[in-house]
Amino acid sequence: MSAPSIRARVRAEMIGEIKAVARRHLATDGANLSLRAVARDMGMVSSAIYRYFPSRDELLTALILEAYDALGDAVEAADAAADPRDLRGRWHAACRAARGWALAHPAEYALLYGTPVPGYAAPDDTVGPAQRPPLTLVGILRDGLAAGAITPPPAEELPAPVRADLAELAEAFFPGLPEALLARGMAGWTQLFGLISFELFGRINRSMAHRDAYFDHQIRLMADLVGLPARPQVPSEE
Amino acid sequence: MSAPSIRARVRAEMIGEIKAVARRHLATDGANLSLRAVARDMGMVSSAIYRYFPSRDELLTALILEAYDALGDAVEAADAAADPRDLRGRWHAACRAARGWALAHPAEYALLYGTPVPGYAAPDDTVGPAQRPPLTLVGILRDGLAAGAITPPPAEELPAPVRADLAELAEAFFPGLPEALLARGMAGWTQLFGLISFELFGRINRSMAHRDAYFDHQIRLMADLVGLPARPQVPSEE
DNA sequence: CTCGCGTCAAGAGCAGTGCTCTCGTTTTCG
DNA sequence: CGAAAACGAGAGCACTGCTCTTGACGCGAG
Repeated sequence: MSAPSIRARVRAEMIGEIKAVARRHLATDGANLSLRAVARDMGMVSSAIYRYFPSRDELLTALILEAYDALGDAVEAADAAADPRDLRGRWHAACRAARGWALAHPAEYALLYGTPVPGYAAPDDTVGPAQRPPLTLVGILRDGLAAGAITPPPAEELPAPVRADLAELAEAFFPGLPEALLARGMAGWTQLFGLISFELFGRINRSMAHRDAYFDHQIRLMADLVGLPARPQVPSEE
Repeated sequence: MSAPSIRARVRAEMIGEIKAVARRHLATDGANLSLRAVARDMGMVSSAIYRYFPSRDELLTALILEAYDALGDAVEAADAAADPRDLRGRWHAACRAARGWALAHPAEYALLYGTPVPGYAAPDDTVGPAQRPPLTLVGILRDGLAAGAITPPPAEELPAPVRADLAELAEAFFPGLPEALLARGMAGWTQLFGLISFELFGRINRSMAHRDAYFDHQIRLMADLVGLPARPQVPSEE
């Protein structure tokens, strides 16, 4: 006997279908998701949606959560698929995975990293999934440090208050990680986000024809900055 | 005799006041600007606004243009106020000016660099003002190169197609600038945008208490990456 | 000075939005 | 089996951008 009743199962299916239709609308119509349009597409009346989601914002939150997880999955999977000792390979794979997901799901990426919706406040359960991509990047640095392939930058380059903030952050996620290395990891994450956003929001399209290669080059620059060693084999690939 | 008639003058004043009220609404209510609310604030009826702006998007475009120019002014003025030979000083001043303007006008910054409005396509007359901040940053690099303070990175580090794109770009704005140096300037600009966006869109607030110092440090890292020489005097300031 | 053109603000109206409430119907569970 | 919960539909509210019409006003030409 299935513990969830028939009603609970059809309810779960409804929630899933609403999210699917909403995601489709998001992809075509942009960020201004219309509850009524979603309801229409499902042959329902708008008020019926409220049986499943208490408000439009809650629907958006559900989509945001799923998007964070999808992006996190993509980045972590790309990192895990690479040779663990090939730090640059992992770095590039993770960054490319993030860009690839963003290009494949531009509307959802905009939902995550675009302008915050005016009245909308991200609930606390989004912060965990949101941290997965940067944690993946910094994790590569931690592994490199543990393997002796990365020499940590001197902590003296950090102003004291920044160092304190970073120490607290490192304590929570990567105990023992040098603060200056964490700062560089965050620089890499910031750059990755900026690159993807520029490309997706159309600030680079006019001037750059070969965007894949441009992205790779910029990621390479950041890999240099964070101190990743050169790859043992030939660096050229696709 | 004033060439513009009384009617033309009051019309110009009306346009200015509408923009001012709209900017105020933008600052308080976020990106979803309501034409009717603006009209209400001016004691007018919504349809009257259409005498001055053919649509809401046109009003937004006007605000965007002004915002681009304000940001460009701030960045260029900060660069111009610094000692021309103090490359790092200019770099930091320009970056700080961009961040300062963004923090002072978050809604307008979001309008410029946030999610593009779904139906909205940026008209061509926005691309010029939009390029002023990055051109300022790259201009600092060009001056450093001319003064012999910056050694250009080897062009071989660039993939051929990227180099071609960058060469075309450099030809248009900084003839003779090495492509690899331009790429680093764009990296700096991307990082600056990413830093400001992260801070403004609330992705850094939870973990970073001293945001001014954090920003300065990250900007310093990028100044290292682009190859700016160390400052002659003591680097601490403020 | 006057007439007519062009500009202006106002109002009604249309189609759309998020959301609430009520009303029968259906399913679930004690 | 009957009470309770969940469900879909519909009406309605306040709001949005935008269009069209109407009447009043300024302004320059005759």
